[in-house]
Amino acid sequence: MSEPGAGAKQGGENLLFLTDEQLRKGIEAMFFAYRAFTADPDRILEGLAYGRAHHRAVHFINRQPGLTVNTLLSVLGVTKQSLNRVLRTLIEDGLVETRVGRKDKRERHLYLTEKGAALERELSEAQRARMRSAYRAAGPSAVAGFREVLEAMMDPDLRRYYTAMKDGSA
Amino acid sequence: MSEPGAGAKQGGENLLFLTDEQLRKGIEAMFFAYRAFTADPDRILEGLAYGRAHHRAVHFINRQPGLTVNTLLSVLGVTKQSLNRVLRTLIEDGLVETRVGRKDKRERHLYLTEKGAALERELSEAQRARMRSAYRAAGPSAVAGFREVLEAMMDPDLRRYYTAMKDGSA
DNA sequence: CTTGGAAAGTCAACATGACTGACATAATAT
DNA sequence: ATATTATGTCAGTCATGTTGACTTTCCAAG
Repeated sequence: MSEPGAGAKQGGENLLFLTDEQLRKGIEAMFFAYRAFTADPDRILEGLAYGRAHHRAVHFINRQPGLTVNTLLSVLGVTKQSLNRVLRTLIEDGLVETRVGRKDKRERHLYLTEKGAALERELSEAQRARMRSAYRAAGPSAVAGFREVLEAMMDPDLRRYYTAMKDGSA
Repeated sequence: MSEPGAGAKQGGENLLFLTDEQLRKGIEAMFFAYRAFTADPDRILEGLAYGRAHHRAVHFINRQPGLTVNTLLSVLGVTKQSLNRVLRTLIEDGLVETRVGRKDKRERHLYLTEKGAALERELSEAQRARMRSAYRAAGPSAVAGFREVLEAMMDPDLRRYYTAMKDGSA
């Protein structure tokens, strides 16, 4: 706060973006943006018999068809009991199907059915619409910065997973 | 990574950053980063008799000392019954104090006590440490982009609140 | 000055999505 | 043969959100 002026505090680099005030604004930005980010699919989900947890499961099964329960577990960062409740209803309702592993028959590989894929599309389209409009408003170089900061913020394990799934496009 | 090349699809502007794939990566980045972002204070909170909801209340009371219950309610986006449970324990434990409004005596203005401020500092320092290291790793222009995209993603009401509290710095 | 509405607080009931702990089954690995 | 892994399940608990109903206090407009 309050105009530190052109005073280069450290070695000539301008480190104003690392002030506590800037960091606190970043924290608030994360909070408000994340709320908006989850609000759209939540609105669709209410009324349906599913919640945010189902959305997340469906999202990652769509992203990586055939992933095992264990993998999904660590990506979502919840206990198997918690995931199981969600997965069971998705399977019972015919949104997700499991196939026994060929190499290791203990493993269950998860796939979306057409019905599951349809729900995924509906939910993710709501979310993508907001993301799209934010991206458009901010422009490509802001988007690049956005992605860089978020990536640097992740825990190393999930960052590895995240970057491994990268990028798809071009 | 991924070299979108010189392929100008639309009217000369390169809009590759708006592909569904890019949007989906943004969605995942938000998910993973937010998880990491809340993990540090959550770790501190466990063991203490407080949770994430207490953290949020304390954060915003610290940011805007003297705000009313109604204001906090709309910033947090929860019902008064939900907030009240949290606020009550914070007041009982002497972390937050209320003062009756001078102009309007129906209003209660919220303030952190020294004890409350101490908890706020501890929690927010954990969060700021992660934010600081992400900011440092990504650099100032990435940080600017990060903030722009998040801001564009917020719901208009909260964006107004957020930008009104801005910026302190420079 | 009465009356309507706003700000705050509370009680009760309920839903969701986390958690732990314990246990079962099947299949792989040693 | 035995240990370990992957999955699934039952039961209980907790944190945090929700609705709905109701009270008290106080401001403001008729």
